[in-house]
Amino acid sequence: MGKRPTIRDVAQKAGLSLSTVSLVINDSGYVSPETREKVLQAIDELGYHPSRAARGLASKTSGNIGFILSEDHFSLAEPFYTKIFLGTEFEARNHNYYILLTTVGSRFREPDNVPRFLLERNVDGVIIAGRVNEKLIAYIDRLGLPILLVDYAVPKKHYSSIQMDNRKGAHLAVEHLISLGHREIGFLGGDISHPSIAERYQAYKECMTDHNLTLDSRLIVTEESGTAVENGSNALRTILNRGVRPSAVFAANDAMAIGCIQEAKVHGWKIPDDISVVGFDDIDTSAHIEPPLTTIKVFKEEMGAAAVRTLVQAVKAETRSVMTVHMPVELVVRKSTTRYSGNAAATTRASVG
Amino acid sequence: MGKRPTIRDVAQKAGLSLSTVSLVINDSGYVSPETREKVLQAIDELGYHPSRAARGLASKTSGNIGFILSEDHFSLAEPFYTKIFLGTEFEARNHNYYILLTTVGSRFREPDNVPRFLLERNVDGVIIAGRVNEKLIAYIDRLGLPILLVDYAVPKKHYSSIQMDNRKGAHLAVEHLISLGHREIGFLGGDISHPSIAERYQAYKECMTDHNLTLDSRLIVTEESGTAVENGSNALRTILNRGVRPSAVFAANDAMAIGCIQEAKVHGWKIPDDISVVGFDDIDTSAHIEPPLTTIKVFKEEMGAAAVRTLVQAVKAETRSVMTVHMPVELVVRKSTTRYSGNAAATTRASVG
DNA sequence: TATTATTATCGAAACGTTTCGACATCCATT
DNA sequence: AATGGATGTCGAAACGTTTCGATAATAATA
Repeated sequence: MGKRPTIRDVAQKAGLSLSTVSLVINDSGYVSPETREKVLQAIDELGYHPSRAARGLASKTSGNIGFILSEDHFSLAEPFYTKIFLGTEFEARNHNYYILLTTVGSRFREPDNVPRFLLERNVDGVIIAGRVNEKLIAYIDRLGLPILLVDYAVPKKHYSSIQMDNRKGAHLAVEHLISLGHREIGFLGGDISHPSIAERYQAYKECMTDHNLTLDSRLIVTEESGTAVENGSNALRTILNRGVRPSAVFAANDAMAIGCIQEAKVHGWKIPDDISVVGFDDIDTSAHIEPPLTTIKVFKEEMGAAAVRTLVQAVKAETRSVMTVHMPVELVVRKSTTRYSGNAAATTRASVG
Repeated sequence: MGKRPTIRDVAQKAGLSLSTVSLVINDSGYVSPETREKVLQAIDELGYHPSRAARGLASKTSGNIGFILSEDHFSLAEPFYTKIFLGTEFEARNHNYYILLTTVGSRFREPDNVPRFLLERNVDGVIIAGRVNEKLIAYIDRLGLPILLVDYAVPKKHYSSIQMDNRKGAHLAVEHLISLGHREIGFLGGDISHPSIAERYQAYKECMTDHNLTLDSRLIVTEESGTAVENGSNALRTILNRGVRPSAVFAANDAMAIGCIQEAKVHGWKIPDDISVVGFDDIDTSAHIEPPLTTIKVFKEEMGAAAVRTLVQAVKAETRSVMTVHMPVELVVRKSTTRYSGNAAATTRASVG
């Protein structure tokens, strides 16, 4: 445990000044090839590595990226944002950054609800996943830190963001059902105030009318308070209580789709024969439930990785430009959807009323 | 964006020296109640918060905990260690630490394979999950950093660790099968060189002989190279190729149990009627596969949380004592196991040969 | 009463970098 | 021959804390 070498030791060994060594380390400024070589050699021989703390103090830079998630999104069970987070962890490695995670409540008051890494100036930029209090975002903005939103957008303000293609995804989902012959297609929305859910809802409506299908409001549920499994169950029950019965439903996310399937099973229905269900997100369990869920695949880890790449770019750049990245989505057809068969639906429908 | 206040501003405002303010902030040393109050007030009025970097430089402390994971364990698909990691992230918040994640390969050579946070003195302690190269562990030890192992143990060396109760779990699993009347119980081991898997294997053998059941080596597979889904499929195939057929198997983890079930389905078997399967870990998907898997539940997030608690204790303590925490496990009975029925097994057995 | 502990505060020296301005050299331009 | 822009190196001043030893006052002990 002999003391570790400092930049001073390197300078001495190379017969140069501190500043020159620093220039080599950060390769900034002018350094002749021979000098650089001498420094590199000294560094190598001493096994020198700069101290993060000293560096941070002098350069006002931390080498960290903050990741902010709302508490409700970060139940450990929530697989969606967790995947995004893990995606950032991976990509951060490639850029020599570390990720500092924090969760925040829906309320925001200074300074109690300010993430510690902001107060301590311990991050060079911030990734925000999902919806968080706008005042917090504004606060970070005022700090002059680059901000990157993932799966969220602040109305009337422009921040860089990674978005998934919600419209495309919803179109793929609904058109898949239509191509299977379905016409009475329900929509299970959950918390429609979230921008992503709202986009999916819009696209669903567009897609229906584009195909000359009537929008039956009785088949649409947007008043659920959340987008969890139980909201999916509730939503299907709501529709049935209205005395109608879709032959297929598009759920705003997989969790709700799963809830919907559970509820359908309670009624003794066979899936997909009695009702086709398509979700959105493609979370892990979706592939393993019975029947495996047809859904829109979202590249969650990729979104996290893209977030880091984009943010790092912003951190390093002198100019603060706004960029939006749209991640593609894919339709994954599994076993929860099938061709519309008027008969089956009709018979079962009879047994419902 | 006026400059943020420093400790100097606080001292000035309170009419005290820097050092006194520092004493208050860290509440160390002697400070009179009135002085403390004055400082606190000044801090509040200025909205002061100490800078992590400056603090780190002066105190040789980072406020971070390193989390090291072997690369093979950290495919994003690997749900087990991922959960442990997320558990640490949560608990770290409660102790005002941040987690710095890194993955390492199986080889270790200085300095190329030394995690960056170690070189940069950017962590106050290290959590190591699963098996990593022993030389790396020794290296960290030499650095004088507290180490905490999760689900791993270095032979002949003592490090603090969080262990799950592998023996108990295996006993619960095997006794469950025995209580259902099974006698020809196979074991799918995978990579037996991992301490946890080895323990489960030992306990399986003990449990069998304790109940006067013969250990049939043809029903035991320990030569698979890994513990992934495909290893489970392979293992069952291996057993069948030996011309025998267990009525139940205990797989060393859920991934292999799932592979085993998949393979059984390929043979047209019904589960649990034609073969009972019990796993270990209780990963998320286990509850959702068909049939839902009977398994040993491991409290993964809790292990991560315990790891942080224990490590933080070690970081703060002056003495370096070794502690081992054993996390309990639970048997979760779902649908992949059922009572032994000699008939069913016999008939199907006939159709195999 | 003299001596020693305890309590309270302070000044100054680290901690290990980056960065800015100064200076010197060299080469190309006028 | 004088001027000026690149190029290369350096010294010194930050950056914002903690911590150590010194000093002083007060309380406890002999």
